[in-house]
Amino acid sequence: MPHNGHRTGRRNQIQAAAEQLFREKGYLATSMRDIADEMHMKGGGSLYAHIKGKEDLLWDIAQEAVRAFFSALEPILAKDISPDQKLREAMIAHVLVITSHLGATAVYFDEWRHLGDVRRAEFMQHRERYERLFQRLIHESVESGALNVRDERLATIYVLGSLNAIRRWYKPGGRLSAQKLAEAVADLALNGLHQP
Amino acid sequence: MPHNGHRTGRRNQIQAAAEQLFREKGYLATSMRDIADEMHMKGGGSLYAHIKGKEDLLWDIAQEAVRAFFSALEPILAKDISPDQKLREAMIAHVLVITSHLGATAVYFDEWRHLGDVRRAEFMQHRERYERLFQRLIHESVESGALNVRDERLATIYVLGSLNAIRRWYKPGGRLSAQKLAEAVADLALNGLHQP
DNA sequence: GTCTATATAATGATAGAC
DNA sequence: GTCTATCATTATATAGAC
Repeated sequence: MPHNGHRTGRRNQIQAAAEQLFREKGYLATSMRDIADEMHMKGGGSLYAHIKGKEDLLWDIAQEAVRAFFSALEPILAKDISPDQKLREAMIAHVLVITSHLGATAVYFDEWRHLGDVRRAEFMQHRERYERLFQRLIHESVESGALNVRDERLATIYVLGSLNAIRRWYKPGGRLSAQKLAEAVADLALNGLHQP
Repeated sequence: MPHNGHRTGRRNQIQAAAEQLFREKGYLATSMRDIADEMHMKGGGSLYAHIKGKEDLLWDIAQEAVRAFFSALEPILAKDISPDQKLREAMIAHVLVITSHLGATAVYFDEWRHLGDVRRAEFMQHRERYERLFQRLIHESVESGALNVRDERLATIYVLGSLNAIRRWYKPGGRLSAQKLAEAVADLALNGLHQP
């Protein structure tokens, strides 16, 4: 019983192939035949035994990225540590989600605009909710006296933008481990918030 | 005499329309008919009296962005001020190029990958050359003792990535002027480089 | 320079044999 | 589930009238 909500092994392979192609070439530049090629299928038609359409792939990948970001953030928010410690851990976790989900986060950052209107609106709500959680961490860090920023909204946008940039140049297997890189980038962004 | 290197007024209007559409919808999602609509023409065919093809528009816009970035940076490099002063001015100028060329810089950051192989390679060389100029400014700032970073390469990538993020959320006519915003973002990024 | 009509290619998706 | 063949649509680009 295909495309009824169940997720077969084959279906996940297709989604993984789509992720990589969407990241490399972009959603619109990736044809169903491209995805079929990656699956060693001989024509795009075979894919429709597993999915309802191309946009469903985009949607599922976007949702996977949303899940990954929230799954990384929520346990940190629940910890019993100071707000600024939470903020630093959240920033590191955010970068690690990107480095470990390069395909899905490419959709999360760039390709989501090709979703249909309804899904795009729902997706944007998730992104905004995630952003507010970060802004709250910054707000609480300021209240606790650990952080001193003039404009909390600007600080939030700046921090997330700075962290997100890593997806443009990170390549697995580089001289720095993902963990070390995440810490380095998070500290660069965090230091920026400590005004001299 | 159309598309022979000369730039008529009409041709510039087309390029401006294409810039805006490429930014809003992306290069592939923008059809020649979309551009013609924006020009109040009744069919995509009329455009070909002014341009050779769609990719030429992308190329010219990419070159315009390259020119804008170098034109902003070079006079700062030629100034008789300290390296760290140059760096700060260069960062502010970089942000101002983005905020004042949102369409062209959208191509510079996102849509350039749809260029053909030859042009894409040439474009990447320009980008790398620009990045090296920034890295040199950071290197000289470290040498002069004004800056203290552990990893100059990482610092360069981080700073440019942080500045570039502004293009995702900047909207003209907001509560902060572009100049004030550029200074605020540049200082956030610059503070990050001053390790505690 | 713009219009209309059209050539050509590629795309997402479907149908039916196996 | 995968294959082949194919449909309908849309895209870039061209040709020729005005």
